[in-house]
Amino acid sequence: MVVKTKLAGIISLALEESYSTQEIEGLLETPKHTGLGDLAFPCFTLAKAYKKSPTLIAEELATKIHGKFIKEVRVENAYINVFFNQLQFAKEVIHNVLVHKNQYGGKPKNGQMVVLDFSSPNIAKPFSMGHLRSTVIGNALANISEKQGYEATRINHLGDWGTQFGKLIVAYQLWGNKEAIEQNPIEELFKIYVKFHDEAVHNEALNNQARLTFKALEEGNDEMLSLWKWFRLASLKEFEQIYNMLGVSFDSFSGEAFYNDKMEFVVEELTEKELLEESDGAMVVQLENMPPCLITKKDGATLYATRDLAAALYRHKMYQPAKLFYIVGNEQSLHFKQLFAILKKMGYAFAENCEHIPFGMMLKDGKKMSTRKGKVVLLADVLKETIEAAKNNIEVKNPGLLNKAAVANEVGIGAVIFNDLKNDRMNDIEFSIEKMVTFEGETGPYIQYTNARIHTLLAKGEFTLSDSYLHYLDTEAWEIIKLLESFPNVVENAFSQASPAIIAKYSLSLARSFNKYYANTKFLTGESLEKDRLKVAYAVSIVLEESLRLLGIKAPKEM
RNA sequence: GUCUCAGUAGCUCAGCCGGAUAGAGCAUACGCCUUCUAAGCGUACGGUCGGGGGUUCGAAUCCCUCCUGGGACGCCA
Repeated sequence: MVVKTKLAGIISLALEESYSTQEIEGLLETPKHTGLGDLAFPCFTLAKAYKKSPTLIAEELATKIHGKFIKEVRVENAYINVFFNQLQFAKEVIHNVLVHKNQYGGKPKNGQMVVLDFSSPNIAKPFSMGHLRSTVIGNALANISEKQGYEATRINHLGDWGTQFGKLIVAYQLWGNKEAIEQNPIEELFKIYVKFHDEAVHNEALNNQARLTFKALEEGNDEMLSLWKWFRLASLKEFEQIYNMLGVSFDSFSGEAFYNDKMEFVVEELTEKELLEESDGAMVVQLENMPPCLITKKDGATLYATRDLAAALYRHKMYQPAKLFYIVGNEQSLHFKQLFAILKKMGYAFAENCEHIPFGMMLKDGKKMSTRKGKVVLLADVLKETIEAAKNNIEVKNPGLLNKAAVANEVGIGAVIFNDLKNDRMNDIEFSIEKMVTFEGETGPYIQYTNARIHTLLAKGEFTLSDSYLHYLDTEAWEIIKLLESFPNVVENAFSQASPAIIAKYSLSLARSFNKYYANTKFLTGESLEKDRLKVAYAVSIVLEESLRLLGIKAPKEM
């Protein structure tokens, strides 16, 4: 906040610059209660240097604090509490928001690139609730990066290669039904895949056959390859439906198969740089303060880490990103620590730009949701349910609404996304459909509803933006102004901490703060004040919509 | 065993780069729609900030230690 710097400057000057503006700014804090002012300066730190009681310092210093934007300075114990001139301050903030509209809170393009690796589901496996987290966190971080001036490249690192395809092809040859798969690719493929596992338990020959089949696939056997291509395409088509619903898109779907022919160079390079060591027949890289990382198996086949090394090198060459984010569950923290450490050992400075963005698990009954039969909760099913719940709500609360189906989609899906993003990403989330169909309290629909009501107000008040300056401000709206002012800072924090939750929490405070104001204030009075009140409301809606957009959530104008 | 994440109100969580009476939502109870969408607003109830040490004028926040739970730890990804 600019005002904070200004105040710090004034205090620094009053102290004859024995403390720099920057130092003072670091000490300034926002009081916990509004009654204590808008900014506070605690004098404890000065007490030592000046060998005086902090209270005395506060009293002396307070007399020297003046400024156009300062309405009042009060001393409370060792605190100097500063109250702003609210209208003056609000005028600047509202003007800023109304002029920049959805650009407010953003930064100009910086010419740098952020590459984000997220979502990454496995081909021929259901898109479960477990995949939701990476998808929505990654998408939000991409949006936030763009808001911060970066160009974002969204990569879906598909799980489209590996021994499971040997199993899948064998299963298809044994029990596959072409028509059924074309109708319902993932469900059918997954069904025969599960069947394969069940059978393989007491039939070791199946596993051998799968191994041979995968080998044939790797060697480019036409029949195998065309089956693989078919499975991949059919799955991808189904994933696309989900991504469309979530409003997520990607710049690349280059997954594991894509790096298949790029791994031998990694192994060569590691060998050249003398980083590989033999251990029990496998090749590993020894690392400091962590377990060694396996690069090739006994039989010479490559592994997860090898593939990710190849991917990192490729992405670096291809995109030259300023940052490379991996939005992957926290159970893979060690893997990424090892990955980055190896890159560093290989002499790549860009290892510093790589960052694992971990997140907690989606739990069911306190346990990890397994992909095994029966226990999977399909994202599509959950979305269907929340959309249905939204539809029911509309029928009860706003039966005259025009485009019910579209709005129900936006609300139902928004509820699911918000439910995921509102908590710190490191927390585990207990899956609860009941919670997701609840649209009251700290939920996505709450924010959407607040925004929709503002649009009704603006429409009924026939609001048009003639000039962007405020001439009047209700004292009840003061909290709103301060929140609006902090938005650019909030976005910045969300980016630097890679935390969409910061935006989500912020949007809740802003909506709550507006609802409080709305409940106690009559807007459409026909008085001259009406226009100023609507300006504030409009500004709130701009920032709410932009917050939702960053999170990947739609903002219907009516609901 | 080693590493890592977490432990704050009955439940779900903010706050954690140290500061003034620890904040929300849900649940419970009671209020508020002849007037802008009640998917809202208000009031009440609710806390040894996992335990114990330490650093500091000041600790939910930093350090140490212990307890509890999750996860990872060589041939899956």
